[in-house]
Amino acid sequence: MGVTMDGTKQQRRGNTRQRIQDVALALFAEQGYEKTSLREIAERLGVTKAALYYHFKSKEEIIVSLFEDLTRPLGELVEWGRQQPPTLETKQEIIRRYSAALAAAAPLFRFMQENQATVRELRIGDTFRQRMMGLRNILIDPDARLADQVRSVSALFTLHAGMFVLQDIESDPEKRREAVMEVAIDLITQAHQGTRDRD
Amino acid sequence: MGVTMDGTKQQRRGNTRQRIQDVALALFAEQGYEKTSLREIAERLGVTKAALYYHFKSKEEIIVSLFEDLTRPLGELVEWGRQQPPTLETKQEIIRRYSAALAAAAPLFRFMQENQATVRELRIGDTFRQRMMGLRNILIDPDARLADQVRSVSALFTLHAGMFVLQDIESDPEKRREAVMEVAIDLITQAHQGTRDRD
Amino acid sequence: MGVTMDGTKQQRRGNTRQRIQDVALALFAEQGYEKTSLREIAERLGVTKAALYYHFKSKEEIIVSLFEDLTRPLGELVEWGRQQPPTLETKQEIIRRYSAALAAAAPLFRFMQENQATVRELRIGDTFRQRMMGLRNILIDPDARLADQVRSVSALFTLHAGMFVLQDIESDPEKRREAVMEVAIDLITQAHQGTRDRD
Amino acid sequence: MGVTMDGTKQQRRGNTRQRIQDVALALFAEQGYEKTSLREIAERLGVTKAALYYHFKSKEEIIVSLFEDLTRPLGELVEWGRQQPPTLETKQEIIRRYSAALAAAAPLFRFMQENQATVRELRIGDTFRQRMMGLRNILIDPDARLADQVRSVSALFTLHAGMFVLQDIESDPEKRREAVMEVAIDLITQAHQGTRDRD
DNA sequence: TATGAATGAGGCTTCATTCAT
DNA sequence: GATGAATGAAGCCTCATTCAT
Repeated sequence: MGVTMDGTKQQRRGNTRQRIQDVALALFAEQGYEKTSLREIAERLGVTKAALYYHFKSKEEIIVSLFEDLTRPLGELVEWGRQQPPTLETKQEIIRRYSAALAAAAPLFRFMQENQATVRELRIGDTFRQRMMGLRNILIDPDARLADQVRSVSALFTLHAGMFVLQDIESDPEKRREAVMEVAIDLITQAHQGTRDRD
Repeated sequence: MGVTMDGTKQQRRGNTRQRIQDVALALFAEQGYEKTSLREIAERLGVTKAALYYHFKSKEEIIVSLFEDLTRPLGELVEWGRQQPPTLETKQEIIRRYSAALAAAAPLFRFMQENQATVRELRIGDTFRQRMMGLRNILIDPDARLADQVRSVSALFTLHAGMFVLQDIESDPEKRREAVMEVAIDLITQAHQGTRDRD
Repeated sequence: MGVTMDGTKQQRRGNTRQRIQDVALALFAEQGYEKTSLREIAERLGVTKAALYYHFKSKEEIIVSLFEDLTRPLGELVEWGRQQPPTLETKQEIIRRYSAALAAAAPLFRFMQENQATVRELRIGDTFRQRMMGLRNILIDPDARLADQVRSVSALFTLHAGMFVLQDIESDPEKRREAVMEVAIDLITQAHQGTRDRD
Repeated sequence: MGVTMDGTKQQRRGNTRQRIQDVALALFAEQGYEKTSLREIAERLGVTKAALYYHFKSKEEIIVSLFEDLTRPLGELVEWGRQQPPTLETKQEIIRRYSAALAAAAPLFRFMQENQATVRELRIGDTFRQRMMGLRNILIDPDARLADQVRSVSALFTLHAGMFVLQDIESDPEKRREAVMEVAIDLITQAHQGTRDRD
């Protein structure tokens, strides 16, 4: 990511657009969208602000492009989930895949988590929310007890917590991931079982 | 100017400071801290920007004051928790009280949840994080299995989710609160039991 | 206009708004609207750009305010004209008063004449055009021969020409004004007579 | 890119230069010179900005070239006029020919009329002004009464008015042209007669 | 208790132009 | 005959802040 391949003075081939995205995401995630200025991004890249505008029409377009690129797996996951039978196995698999997607696009998710106020006003907000709700609808049985519905959502939230606030509880990321998965799977299972029990 | 003609609209009895805080919190929660300008706050109040500076030394001080006022219950909760024995009952009571604190200062918590990037850079960030960690340390048994530690944190997160993302799952706030509590209490209980089981 | 009353260091009382308008009009007339930057205006006044924004919401508002202030006499003229009987005397009086209005707001009219492309896109454009058409409708008899209608419009245009392109034909402004008036009055009279003749 | 697939849309036979001029003139006339950007011109043509620079050294050169191409007839008219005797017939013929020139290069004249502020700063300004003054000098008898000199100039202005502001008075362009010509010829004749009368 | 007037820094964006390919 | 990539200058505007009154 953003790593120079030959180590020399940053080859400016066709990769500037990519480099802008990388740097922007890093800064957005670190400081927030509004506090990150285009000047900062440009300076970090050793380019002029105007160069950014050759590649993106506006500041918002930078973040939208990031979002579109990095969020696709989530869309595909929803798509996939919709076509599966609503079994416990499916739900567990969704949790697993979602966790993987989260890990793969960690900086973006961190950004979205920490800048919800911003995201809400950007036109991305809606798309993202829709996808999350798609996911939720697959996990949740609308006839289930309310508490079990909460459990399903909680499973997702637990994964998020695992990415962003549990770093000081256990430093080994692998162990952390395992523990988090255990809880999430447990929650989704209880939610599913609860539903069954009533039958 | 400033003269009360009818006594209706102007209750300014020296409560301007309070009114500033109210309006500011509403706007911060709605649009985020950076996107809310002092001009906006002043306009909403029918005052001049300069007036804000009579009551607060800076923009940051406004939010810090809000934070200090609204977050005190959380501090007291931690204080209280520290003096209790680490029983299951204590933990459950903490969950209950935290939920109440959350409800009482909903806009502020919403703000903090949605503007983490900002909060992190403000000097409040630390205080808040410390309190949250205080809470966590009371709930968590450091010798517990990692998954059980995750469960404890998850309980807190579930309460948050209950405030902010479960509104479309069930519109009756009272039912929602009950269901959320059930899950959170359940999680904390499992976490505690898991710990005991190993003994 | 913009003249300091006491000669000392520009007294900054409540006249800054006025001074901005003066300087802006001068520059707009001299260089055109687009080529005049706010920086230039501010520098000429010994103020910051930001100060301009304390008095006007945008660059466009500066010109709109100028337009509104300076164009009022024209509106009143149209109003007056509408209430007079459509006699030759009325029309001649309109020509005379229009000429006076032109002289009184010469820089603005010069600006509008030389920046029509700009004016068209500003929201002022319409108002101005409407007033000019109001004037024309008073001068023109819709049943008159086309050539006589043209004469009426030509009378107005002659007045404009008198202000802006005849300066090198005769340097004494008073004589110039007289000659221009003679031709304009002559044109409007012919137009009126032509109409009568057909009766 | 640039490959003609069907031969329809692309007649690029080295006529790009011409196409640039056409588009530029259209845009300059519509929006003004300063408000028209090279990006806009390029986009409208389906070319890159850089392509414009292959054909013209600068933005100014585009307009200068337009001016030079389209204004030549005016130069020739002045040339021709200078060699004629200063009779009434000559003057009338000049009015006629000028009207024709105006019609032939309407967009350019419209542009010049509506962007005088810009034109003045471009180096074209002088040339154009000189030509107009040449024309005027042919029409005007320096010994004539001032009012008659004004009449001569007014005749030219009437032609301009005919092109640009009389469109709503009479929609049939042919009738309009006739009426305008009548008035202009009339004015120039009066101017000439006035001069003679004094003899 | 507040306002009116202003500032300095910095934000996003657009422009004409250049140059290697 | 034209493009892709970039630059430097400048534009308009907004913000938090100050201070005399």
